Amino acid sequence: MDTRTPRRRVGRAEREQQILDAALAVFSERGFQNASMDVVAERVGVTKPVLYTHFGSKDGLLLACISRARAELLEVTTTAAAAADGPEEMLRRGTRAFFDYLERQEPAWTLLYSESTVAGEALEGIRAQQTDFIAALLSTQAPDADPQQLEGWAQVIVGACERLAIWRGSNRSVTSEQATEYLMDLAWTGLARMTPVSE
Amino acid sequence: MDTRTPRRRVGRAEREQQILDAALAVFSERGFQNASMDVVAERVGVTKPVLYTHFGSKDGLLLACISRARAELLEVTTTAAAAADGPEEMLRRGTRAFFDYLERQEPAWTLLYSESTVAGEALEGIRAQQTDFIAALLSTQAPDADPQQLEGWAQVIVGACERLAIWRGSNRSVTSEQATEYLMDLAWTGLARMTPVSE
DNA sequence: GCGGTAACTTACCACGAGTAACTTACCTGC
DNA sequence: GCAGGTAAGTTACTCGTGGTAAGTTACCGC
Repeated sequence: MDTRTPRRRVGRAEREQQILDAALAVFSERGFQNASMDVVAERVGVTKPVLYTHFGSKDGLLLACISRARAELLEVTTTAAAAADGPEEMLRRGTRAFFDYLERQEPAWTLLYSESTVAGEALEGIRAQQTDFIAALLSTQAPDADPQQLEGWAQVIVGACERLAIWRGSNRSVTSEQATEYLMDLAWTGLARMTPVSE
Repeated sequence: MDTRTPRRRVGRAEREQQILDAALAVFSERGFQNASMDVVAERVGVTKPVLYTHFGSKDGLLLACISRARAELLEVTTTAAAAADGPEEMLRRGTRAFFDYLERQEPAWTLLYSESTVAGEALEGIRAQQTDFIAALLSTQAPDADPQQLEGWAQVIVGACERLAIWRGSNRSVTSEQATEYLMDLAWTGLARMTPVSE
């Protein structure tokens, strides 16, 4: 039984798991920047240098937390996609598995995706501007869509544009015209029209 | 001429612009977290407390930088869209204006979008996993698409999923099934099939 | 010239990341 | 069962940086 606090001297692997669990909790509660190493250490029941002997730095600790989640996410989505036949169902099931996984593992994905920084919050404001504008635009194209659907579509477009912009930042050979057409290919035309193997 | 350093006592509005320019440069060069207020102050040619009397905090200074860019971005995209008739052309021109603006104002968008944090870098690794996987999936659907096009499409889907996930985080009434379908609506079916006003 | 005020500086605090040097629990061989 | 080596852990610090209090000085109106 572990009713007694096991006091000192815990094995290396076990301590590492304890630390990762505590770090994930603390980081997702307070945000990475606002979380101090001392708080993580305190929650584990050790002192700060212990964290450093195991993970080297605050960044190293964060990376270790992320690595666990990363492997799981890839596994979950690929298996889901593999269980389907045909690209449409593969895309659908993989996407669905992605959302379901994030829902189950909320602390981890909060850590990853929702920036608790000021820049992140400011970005959310910009995105709200964009989604409002695009949802309004889309309502002229699909007048019978309900508001949530329109907003969902707008989120898709905004997310896609943002990602394409970052991609262009590290891949200068992509012109802004090409990026625009890639967006239009999917959002407007749809993959279903893309000379499929069979339809 | 400004060959002589204008030494002390600059007007309030003028100083604020100087500070914003310097801050934007320093933040985008070194990343927000790695940039110190002293460095920004030094580049302006004043001392740190001056920054605080003008902008209150490091976060406040960042917000002020972002606000300038935000207004411009909205203006540029809405005017571009307004110059077109019909939702398809509006979407295309607005998107194009978005990419072009980011290209012109590189330091600002680098600041905004490319996280220079460790979490950001780790995320890029995860995204690379996802885009590789999705590009492979898409190549079965569109065998005659070139590799860059496939990757562009994959970026669109990954960005869309990420954004939908964050949206769900602040909007719990959206089920994972609905999110999946919003993605499929655009990526697979395409807006063109959405009972348009005319085609 | 002569205040008065806004711009600016010096000199500091607080707090958190990271580290060096020391201490102690546990296991191992005899 | 006891010496002693080693891994686990602690204390007590440094250093960098965000933020501030209190003092100083240039400029403007009179």
